[in-house]
This record gives sequence, C-alpha cells and structure tokens, in this order.
Amino acid sequence: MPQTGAALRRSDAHPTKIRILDAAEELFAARGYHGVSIREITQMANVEVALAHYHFGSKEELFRHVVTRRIDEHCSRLIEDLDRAQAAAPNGIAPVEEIVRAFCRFSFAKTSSADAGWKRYLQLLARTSQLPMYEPVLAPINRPYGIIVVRYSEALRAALPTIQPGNLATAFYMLQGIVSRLLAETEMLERQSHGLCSASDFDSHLERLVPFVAAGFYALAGRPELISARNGSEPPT
Amino acid sequence: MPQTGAALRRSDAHPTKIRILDAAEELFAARGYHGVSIREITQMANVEVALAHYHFGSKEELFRHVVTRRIDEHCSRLIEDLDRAQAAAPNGIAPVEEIVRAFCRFSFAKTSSADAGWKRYLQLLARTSQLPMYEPVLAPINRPYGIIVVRYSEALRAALPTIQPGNLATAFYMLQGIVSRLLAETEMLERQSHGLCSASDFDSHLERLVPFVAAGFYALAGRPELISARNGSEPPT
DNA sequence: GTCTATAATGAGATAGAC
DNA sequence: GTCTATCTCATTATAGAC
Repeated sequence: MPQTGAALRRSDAHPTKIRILDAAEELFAARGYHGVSIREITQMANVEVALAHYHFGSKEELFRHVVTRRIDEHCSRLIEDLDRAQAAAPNGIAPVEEIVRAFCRFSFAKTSSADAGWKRYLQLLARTSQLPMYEPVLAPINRPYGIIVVRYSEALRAALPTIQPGNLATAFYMLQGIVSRLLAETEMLERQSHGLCSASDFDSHLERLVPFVAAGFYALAGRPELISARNGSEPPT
Repeated sequence: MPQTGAALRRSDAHPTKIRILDAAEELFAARGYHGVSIREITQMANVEVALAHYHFGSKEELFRHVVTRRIDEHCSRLIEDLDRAQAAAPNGIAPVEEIVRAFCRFSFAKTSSADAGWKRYLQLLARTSQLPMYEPVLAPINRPYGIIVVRYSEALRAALPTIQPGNLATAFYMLQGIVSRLLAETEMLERQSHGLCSASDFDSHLERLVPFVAAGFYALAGRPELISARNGSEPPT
C-alpha cells in the first residue's frame, strides 16, 4: 500500500484534492457553474467543506482548475491526430475528410470509453461553451485551444486552396457546433429519431459527421465536384 | 393614454408583468437559470421582489413563463416558412436548400432585427439547450417543437428520397447544432476569424450555412452529384 | 396590485484546534 | 492536511398593511 495514513480519510482510492476535482467535474457538467454549491461537491467527494477552500481558495478557482486540468492533454492529442493525418498523406496535405476525422477522434474515443472523468470534462466544455464565461476562466482555455484553431485551419486551407478565409472560419465554427452538440449528449437526438439514433453511439456519429462536414467544406470552397471522389459512392446506412 | 393610474409605477411603458418577463429573459439568456436571482430581475424591471412571486409564484415558474412566452409564435413561423418553400416548388417538393433556408429565416431575421426581446429569447434557448433541463420546463418546449422536427424531416425526406432514416435524423440534429451555435452569438467566431467574421452578421451566416448544410445532406443521401447543380458554381466570397 | 417587513434557509469563506 | 465552529451575506418565499 503506497498511501500513508494521513492521505486517506475513507476507503476511497484517491487523495482529497483529486476527489474534489472529480466531484466538481461531474456536478459542473450536469448543472453548470452556478447550479452547483461547494457543499454539494465536497459532500459527493466525502470531504469537509473547508478542504475545498484549503486546496483551491475559492469556488471560481476550483472551476478554473476543473476546466484547466485536462486541457493541455486534450489539445496535445488534437495536434498529434492532425500530425498523423498529415504524415499519412503522400505530399503532407491531408484530405478534408481526414482532418475532420482527426478533429473528432480523441474526443469521441474518450467519451465512448469507460473513462467517466474525460467524458464529463468534455460534456462540461460542450455544454458551457455557448454561455458567456468570465475572462479569467476563458483565457486558460483559449490559449492552448487557439493553437488548435490555427493548426487545423492551416491544414484545411492546404486541402482547399480555393476557399475564402471567411468561408473557412465559418465552416470550422460550424464543425465545432456539431461536435459540441454531439459531445453534450442531450436526449434530443434519441427523441427526435424515435430511438433510431443513440446519443452515445459515437462510431455512428463519426461515420455520418465526416462526409456531412467534408461535403460542406467542399461546397464552400467552390469544389463540389470533389465530394463524390472522396466519399466513395455510398453514405453510411 | 390607455393605461390607468394603477398600471404604471414609474415612467416605463409596459405593465409590471411584462417588465418582469423582459428582464428575466435578458438575464437568464446572459447567465442561465441558476446564475440569476429574482432580486436582480426585479431590480432591472424596477419593481419590488414580492411582485415576481405575486405574478409567477416561484422562480421556476417564472423561467417556464419566459421560455414559453414566444414558443408558439416561433414554431408557427417555422411552419409558415416551410409551407411557403413547398408552395413555391412546382411539384410541392421544396429543394434541400430552401428547406434549410426556411429553418433559419425567422430566427436569423429576429436576431438581426431591433427586437431585443426576440434576440434574447433565441439566445436563451440556444445557450441552455445543451444543458440538461427539468422535465417541467422541457415539456412545454418540446410539444410544439416536436411538430417542427416532424414537418421538416418529412420535407427533407421528400427532397432526398434515398436518404436513410438515421442519416436524416443525425443530419437534422447537426443542422440544429450549427443554428444553435450561431444564435448563441459567442465571441469565438470573431476571435477565431481575427475579426473577419462578425457574430451578428446573420446574412453572411445564412449564405454560408445553406450551401454547407445542403451539401452535407446530399452527401448523406448518397447524392453528391446534386450539390453542384443546386449551388451554382460559386460559393459566397 | 403594490408595498414593507421578515421568516427560513443556504451560500461562500475564514479562524483556530488538532 | 483535516476538522469543527462560526461569520457574513444573499437567497427564495410569505404575511399582512395599504
């Protein structure tokens, strides 16, 4: 047993600080920043209220730690997947489909996996990203994520040399809107499809998203004739 | 002057109940349900706190009234615009582009207009639609909106007879994600495009969204060859 | 319908013993 | 690092005069 006696208060396997972060992640994802109290968080984490303030100072700082905790790995993986797509292309210019796939791969894989922490973190970002946020909490997200936007935009521009800058920015923004809505996992998709589509079936989502978004990019690049060549003849069934 | 003496407390033009609803709409749109107190709302409305309880009973009921107030007109207009698109088609089968345009027209027009109330209502729906909501507040939205989903899905199925039901449902869900993100008007688009795209320029949004989404639908219907025929040769610049 | 006053609770945060 | 106790303030909601 690696833990010392002081490290664990109950039978839980993680130290206090991590348990608070995990509980906060889950509750913030479910009800947003204002919908959750520190008391609820510490109760779920099985620690005293004062420990949240000892470890994080304030509620806002705790929230900042939650959204910051995984952002660097998240962005690193997004870059790695883009690098892989470009390395696989003969001339280093990855096709639109592979760029779009790279943008989704890590998030979709983590959300589908048994790793509940990552799933909740991605839900938290997706669900709160459309609400106005405080600058102190927005900045630590936008610094690494801004690099993602630049790298993916450059890759898409290379794949679509004819596309106008405004069309590229808007198309990428629309892609983010789609991904965000899927990661948020609302009940709407299941209800609207009468149970035909499951919100958690990200393999199906990806096989539909890639041709949908790629076709959109080609259309906005003035290259609709490329769509059938890239897609193959049949869409997912 | 139509108002009686008892109707107005200050110089504002609207009766108390409306003023509370307007203030609540604005604040709920900005910070979500839990991020706003009744005190803030009544303060912005220039009325006493007790009047919110007199008119609406509880905070949750007030929120329900805010999201319910405009939903019927909203849905009626969505149906009207779809009807118009279908009436304009020779055989009653509107092309995908016109269906997508009809789905956006009213919301984009209201958000671009001087009508701040409608703009905030649409922001409220867009920003909170990805957070889990109480069933009592979800039901009054989903009843009329469910009809919209059915009608638009039928129209799209008529325009795309080869599309698989799962592809149709997911594609429509992706369309909703795009529209929702645009209506939410985050600062992300302006930042990511380095000021090239304005979040409030819904004319540009529409001219980019329609070919993007229509191409996506055609791709998922296995009919990519239709895209160039419908779009014309050049995308928006 | 509107106001004042107040109840009842829960919130974020801190001090100090251990 | 952890716990108990407490401070201070804001919250939803209601009672009752006008």
